[in-house]
Amino acid sequence: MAHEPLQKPTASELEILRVLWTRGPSTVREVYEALSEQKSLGYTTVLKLLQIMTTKGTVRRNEDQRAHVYEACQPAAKTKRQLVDDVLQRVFEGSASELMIHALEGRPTSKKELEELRRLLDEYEGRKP
Amino acid sequence: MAHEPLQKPTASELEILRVLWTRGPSTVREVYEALSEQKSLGYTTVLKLLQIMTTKGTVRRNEDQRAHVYEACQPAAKTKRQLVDDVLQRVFEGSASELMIHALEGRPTSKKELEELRRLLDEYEGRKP
DNA sequence: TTGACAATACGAAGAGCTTCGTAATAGACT
DNA sequence: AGTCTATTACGAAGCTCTTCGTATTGTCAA
Repeated sequence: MAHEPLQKPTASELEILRVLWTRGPSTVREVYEALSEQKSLGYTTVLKLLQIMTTKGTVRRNEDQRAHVYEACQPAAKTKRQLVDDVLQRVFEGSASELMIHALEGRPTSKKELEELRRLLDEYEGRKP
Repeated sequence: MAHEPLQKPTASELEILRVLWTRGPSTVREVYEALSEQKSLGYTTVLKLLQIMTTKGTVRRNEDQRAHVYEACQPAAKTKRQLVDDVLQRVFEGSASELMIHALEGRPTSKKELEELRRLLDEYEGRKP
C-alpha cells in the first residue's frame, strides 16, 4: 500500500482531487456533496473511487474517526505539472510555445490574462539570466 | 459513417494522428513503420485502429489503391487546440496563465523558448488592442 | 441490548480502449 | 489457372475505468 502515484490521475480521479485541493482533507460525504453540485452520481461511487485512489497512493486517509478523512498525497502543483507535462510531450513534443499558441488560439483571452502571462515571463527571465 | 469527431482522440489515436500530420496521407504500412521506430506493436493493431478511427470520423481513406490511403479529417491545429482546451478546463479552470505556470515550472526552459513566448504575446497584444 | 442510521467493504456489470490472431480477399507472378 | 504474398476484415480477449447494488460494520440512543 501507499505507493507513489506513477501514473496520472484519470478524469474522475482528477475531479475528486480538485475537491480535495480546494476543500482540504474531507470525508466521503463532503466530497460527494461537492461533486453533486456539478454532476449526478452515487455516494458509493465516490467512496469506491476514493478507496481505489488510496490503494494507488493518490490519496491517504485518516481512520481515527468513523468517517474517514481523505487528503491528496501530492500537492496540487505537482499533479498539475504532471498533467500538463503529459500533454506537452504527447501533443507538442515538449515545446511550451507550441502549447501556448494553441492555448490562446480560438479563445477570447482577456487583456488581464495577457498581462499576467507577460509578468510570468518576466519572472522566469529574471530567474535564469 | 463519416461523423464529426465529437470526442478527443485517445492516446493511441493521437500517436497515429501525429504520424499522419507529419507524413501526410499514408498507408497502413507506412504508419506502422513510422510507429515501429518508437514502440513495438503489430501491423494489424495499426490497421484496426485506423479502421476504428474511420468509423469515428477521425480519419478518412482513399480506397482507389489496393493499400488504402488514410488521412486526418481535421487539421492538426484544430485537434491540438481541442486537446489543450480539454486540459485547460479540466485542470486549470480555463486560466491560460495557470496553465503556463505549470508548463514552465519544473522544466528547463531555454532562453530561445522564452523569447518565442514573448513574441507570441506581442502578437496577441497587437491583434486585440 | 436492540433498533435505526450512517459509513465502509466488496463484488460485479457495462463500457471503452488496445492488442492480436485468424480468415477472407485482391493482385502479381509463373 | 494456380500459387504466393500483401492487404483488409473481423472477432475476441484482456485491461482499465466508472458506476452502483448489496452486505457488513460501527455508533448512538432509547
